[in-house]
Amino acid sequence: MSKGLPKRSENYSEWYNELVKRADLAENSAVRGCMVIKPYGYSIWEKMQRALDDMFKETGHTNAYFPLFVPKSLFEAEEKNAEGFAKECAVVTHYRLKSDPNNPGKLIVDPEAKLEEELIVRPTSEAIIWNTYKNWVQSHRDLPILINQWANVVRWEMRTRMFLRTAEFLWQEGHTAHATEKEAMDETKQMLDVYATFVEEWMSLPVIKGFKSANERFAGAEETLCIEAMMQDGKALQAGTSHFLGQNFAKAFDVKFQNKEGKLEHVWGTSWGVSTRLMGALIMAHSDDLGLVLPPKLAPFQVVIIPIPNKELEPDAFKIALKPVIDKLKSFGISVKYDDNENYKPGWKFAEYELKGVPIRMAIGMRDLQAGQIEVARRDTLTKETRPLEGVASYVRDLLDEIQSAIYQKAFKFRQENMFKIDTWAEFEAQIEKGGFLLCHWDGSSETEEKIKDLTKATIRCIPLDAVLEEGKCILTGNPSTKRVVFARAY
RNA sequence: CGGGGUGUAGCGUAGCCCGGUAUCGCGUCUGCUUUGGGAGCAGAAGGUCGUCAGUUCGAAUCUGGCCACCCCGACCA
Repeated sequence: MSKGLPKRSENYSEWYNELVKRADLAENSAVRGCMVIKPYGYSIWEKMQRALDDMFKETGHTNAYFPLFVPKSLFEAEEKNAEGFAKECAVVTHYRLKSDPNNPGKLIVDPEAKLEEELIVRPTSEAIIWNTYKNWVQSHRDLPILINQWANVVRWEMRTRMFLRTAEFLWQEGHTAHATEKEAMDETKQMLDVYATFVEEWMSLPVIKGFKSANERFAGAEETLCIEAMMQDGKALQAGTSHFLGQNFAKAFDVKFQNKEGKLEHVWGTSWGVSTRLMGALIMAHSDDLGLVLPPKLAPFQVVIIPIPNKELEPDAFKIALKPVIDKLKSFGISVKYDDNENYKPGWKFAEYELKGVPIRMAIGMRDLQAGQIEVARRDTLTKETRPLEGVASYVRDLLDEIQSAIYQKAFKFRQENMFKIDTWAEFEAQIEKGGFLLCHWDGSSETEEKIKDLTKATIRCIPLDAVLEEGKCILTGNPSTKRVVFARAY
């Protein structure tokens, strides 16, 4: 392992790419745009999954699984949805290979094994799911349907980046069906809140909740709600979306129910998802030039203990002295790695665990051992202090909580310092180059948004739910506006 | 998909212009000494030079196709 990462200040995207690889989160694979998520990275994803899944269950959802493939005729049923995703679909056309008669040992696609109907590898599952719901819903008593699925999807992106945009990615997609518009809208908002809570409390990352503008809305949705987070380079990252689908999919797939009055109605739908992109957010939001900084709640292990060997000591001296501490930590539910591998020197381990973002490192040498103490170092602040072994476990437990909130506070402060109320176009153009979220008035038209995007690469990240009503003039056109929206360059 | 760049041992690289037995560092293996911030010494292993084709007596080097990755655009519900 060579020393040192690229500096964030010098090349942010190179820093990100290197960090993903060096911290053992993921690597590129033999397949274009598809990554291998390595064990250390996957452990973080599993912790995210666990927390989210618990939250979905608490809000009444259950998991199910639908097919990877969507017959083309189903895929095209909801026109806007189909059109929105058409350009990035992988399509299965054949079901068999055979030996190449002209090239021994090689295979060719058997031209006689052409599918009657092409299968689309799901870029999202609304089509196959709503087609299924059609058979599940007859009466208002069959509603609501509250289902989530953990799955992989494929979107054939032109340009990919590990975690942020890969051709295949892992996600969850919730798909719900309701009897009333209000119930569906409440569900849409509820799941946005679940996402916001998760990202803020588990990932220690503050988000802005809001509506997407029409330009940025999910294809096939009536309304898209989202949470937007700020990365350390001042760019925005969409961390999750929750869509109010209206009756669009119910109409496209003919999903009707008989209401209490005996009348037939189309059901109301929602869908919502977060993906492995959250990993990208986690990495970019907190990490520094030494490596990852992980919030304790998502770290694969929260504490690493490094004994510093000394020939004058009994080989098991550290293990014996530390056993009560480790047992105590484990009894608090804290995950601990005791690293007494003698192939690496302490300095190497310090650097390695900093790279991997382990929240707390404890180191103990002969001097400490004799004094009955241990060094406790925080990854987030890089500060160290020496604590008595007695009571150190509960100190560490509290410190983990403190780190969890300190990381949040740091990210929150950064975001506050990089959000600007902008009222003139000149200021807008100047500030967008420096990054950050620009709170501006906007006249509400797609044309204006498009023009601003062409001029500055900035898009409307969201129209905040808590936007204050105030008189103002559109940043570009000067037309009247009633509230500020968030403009930023985005991942 | 357009413009630019890169591809040589597990990783990072020199060599390429000007064709002739492949360089260095990290890592790995063995041994000894070490261990409080990426250890030292000694020895060793490890290569279809991205891939396919062409030119040539001879190709990492020249030519062309393809593939992958990186940067800048376009694209990204």
